Amino acid sequence: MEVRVRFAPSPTGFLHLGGVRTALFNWLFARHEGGTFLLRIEDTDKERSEKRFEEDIVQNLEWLGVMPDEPIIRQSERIDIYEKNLKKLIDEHKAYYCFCSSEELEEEYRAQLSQGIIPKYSGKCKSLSANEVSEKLKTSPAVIRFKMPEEIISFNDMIRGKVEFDTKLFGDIIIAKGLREPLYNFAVVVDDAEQRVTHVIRGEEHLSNTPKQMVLQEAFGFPSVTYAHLPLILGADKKKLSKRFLTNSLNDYKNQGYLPNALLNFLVLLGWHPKEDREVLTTLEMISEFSIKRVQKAGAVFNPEKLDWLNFMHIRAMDVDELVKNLIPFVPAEWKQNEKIFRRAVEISKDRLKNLCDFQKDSSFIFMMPEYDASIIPWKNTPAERVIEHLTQVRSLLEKGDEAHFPDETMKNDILAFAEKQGRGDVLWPLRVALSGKGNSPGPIELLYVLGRKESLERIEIALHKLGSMLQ
RNA sequence: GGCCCUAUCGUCUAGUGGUAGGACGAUGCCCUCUCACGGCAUAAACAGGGGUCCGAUUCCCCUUGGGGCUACCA
Repeated sequence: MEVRVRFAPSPTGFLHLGGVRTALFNWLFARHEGGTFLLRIEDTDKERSEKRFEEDIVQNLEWLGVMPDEPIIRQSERIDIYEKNLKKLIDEHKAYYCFCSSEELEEEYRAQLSQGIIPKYSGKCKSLSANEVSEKLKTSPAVIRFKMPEEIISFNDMIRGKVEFDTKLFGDIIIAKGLREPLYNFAVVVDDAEQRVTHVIRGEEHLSNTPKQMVLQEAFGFPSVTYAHLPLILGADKKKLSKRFLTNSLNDYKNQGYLPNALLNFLVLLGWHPKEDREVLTTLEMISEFSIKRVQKAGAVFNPEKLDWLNFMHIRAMDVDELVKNLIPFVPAEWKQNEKIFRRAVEISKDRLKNLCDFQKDSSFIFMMPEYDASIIPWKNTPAERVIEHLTQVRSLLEKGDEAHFPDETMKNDILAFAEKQGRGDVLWPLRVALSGKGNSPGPIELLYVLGRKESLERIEIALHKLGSMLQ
């Protein structure tokens, strides 16, 4: 049988890391099994659902490369289908109208609690006659309740093994606020059946919804589905990363310069691990090695340092042109104007970037010479006169040779030979500071390569001036 | 409170009926003009108590810890 899975977010917030992880596991499972991955927007909650959140979810999934194989389905566009199915349940006496007000229910709940009884709906409206119902329907608001059968529901979770629930603890749950206002547990069951979903892979927070959905499936005579409940992603406080807070939206990570593949790689490792000890994985490798049997049972704490490291590894694995492209949104427009310098700057910093934002911070000195103090030019306690001598000597070496291949091999060798003779630090440090204006930076030869002859000589000139005025 | 899930270094995890391996992070050393990178090394865990067994981190039970759910949200 063809495997069909779905990611079914409700558009009540921006796409969140937990959601991405659920989508990813579904997608990997489908890809690995040669199945179909569906996207369903669960927007039955009209108050909380917003179009912009739906757009955010779809765009971000696209950015991640986790794309549905069939057109997106929206629950808000399927109200007729739910109505038909609700009517069917009512006609078959498997569901009934309930006219109890929230106040009544709350009172009932409190009374049960104080008597030490497990609180659940009393079933008061269940026995209303057809006439009573149609009379009341004219005047009072009503919800639709499902007649919960009392049984032990047990299912075999692909991750957790056998799980059991006693449905008599649930009471008759509300499955719709009206014929055209379905609620989650009901709508999910109808849609999963209609979309011929075979496996439901979702977060552990849904574990206790599963038996409710299973009894609904039985009531309809729908085929059963196989469940897998993923361990939750936890914050440093070990609490579920909640989408109620605006932090941890995927956009934040995107804007901070995390790569889609690094994010996916990080997320897949939260609760799953390939058979071998490899951790840096391409999406293709994730697909081929993915196995739901290897998914962890316990929640996983989100570890930002590991994300940084994975992002660093994925940046390194990228080729330079690709990285240049990715970096463009993260730098000032004028940086791109000199393509050669920009590309070379990317080249030398590729192995130092934790995220794409770092590039602007680390490389700004290349595009604009920073102001700096002359006192940082000399290496240790070298007298200024000597530093001037060294820099002057280096400058003359740089003036020789072919412009196109600057700095050419001979030049590099000459500088290194000179440095060897005079003391590496005594030559290389001042040269590097002259070129970068900073105490910490990439090496001087790399900087010559990025800056080119003209700019390098100008910067050395500035350094010589600074040193000169130090002497007076 | 009730129901359910869960438990290996700080974190992510591997693993087995014969006491634990990797990764991130941390620390130290090496490389080195600086910062990164890289290399090497060190510290760091089977929650506790009962069983079963010749022997349990591994199997069972209990406790404890952690988490989720307990909506006319999803």
